[in-house]
Amino acid sequence: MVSWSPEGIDQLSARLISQGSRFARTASRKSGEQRSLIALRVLSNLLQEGDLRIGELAQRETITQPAMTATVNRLEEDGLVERRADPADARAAVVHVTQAGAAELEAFRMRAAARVRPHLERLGEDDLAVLARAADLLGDLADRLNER
Amino acid sequence: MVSWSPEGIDQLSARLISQGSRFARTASRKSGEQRSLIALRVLSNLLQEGDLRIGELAQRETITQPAMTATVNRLEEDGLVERRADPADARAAVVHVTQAGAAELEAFRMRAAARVRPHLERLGEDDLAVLARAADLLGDLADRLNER
DNA sequence: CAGTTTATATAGAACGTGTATATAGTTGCT
DNA sequence: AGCAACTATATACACGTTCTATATAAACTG
Repeated sequence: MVSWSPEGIDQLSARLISQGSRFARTASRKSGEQRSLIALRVLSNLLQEGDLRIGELAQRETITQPAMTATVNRLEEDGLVERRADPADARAAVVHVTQAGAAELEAFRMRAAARVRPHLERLGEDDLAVLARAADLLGDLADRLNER
Repeated sequence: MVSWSPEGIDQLSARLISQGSRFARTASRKSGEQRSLIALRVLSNLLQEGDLRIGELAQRETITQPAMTATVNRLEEDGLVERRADPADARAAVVHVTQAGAAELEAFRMRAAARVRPHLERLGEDDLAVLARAADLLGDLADRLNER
């Protein structure tokens, strides 16, 4: 194993961004997905964490608050989420996933999995482990990049 | 090491898409990037492979030909690429990166690296190796998804 | 050489996203 | 209590992104 030079680390950054985005876009498109990846991530966040505010969602996904308002509007028009009054703060509304929203996310996951599965199945256990660990690491890295 | 159930593999697909897209978007935005990741990938493809046709670029990046025409138009307006006649086929034009285009890609890579480096530096060699291997695997997976 | 196919461009529509600003509600200080 | 500053969300506007459908021009085919 080569030890990591600063240049190696910097190349790795660019490759992760480039390949990560291409893979995500390709897998989503080829699964016939209509909705944006942000919209799907919003549903996923809400299911995992419970109701969240617009601002909180925007911050997590690194888009501006107006962009998140628009995303939530579209999801609400399609009945996938609801706005609910926040009892603690009348300025705020919390976003709540509906059953239809949960179903739509699940449907996406199944379509995506069906499309990607054949290719993952060809990989060895070691490569699958690499990808599983990488998914966690990428999530952590995104969190840290978001912090400041 | 757990052996991989079908469900585990399917979950992995969804996680890779979700985390991959979030990481790429976050890293790009937080680096103050203006240009789309697709535009950057176009520059990268051209530098790596030499001049390519619009249609070829569209196929590689899994967007439609009109969308790629628009992307190339914007890059051309900014002087980052040029259209050149394809001597072998007068219908087609090949896209060629200019020096300014190469410089812009390099600048993006430096900005992104500077932003991500501190977080990568905290990782151990094993995790860096995981990420490096994962970048390759994601690239291969995207290629394979693209094939059919 | 006429008909079909291919490569790119254009038109039109909807979504995604940013900046700037408006509106309404909350908090802190006196 | 009252006012100033702050905060959460919404709205307005502009531009980029991406799709489908179609037009245009060139190449291939029999």
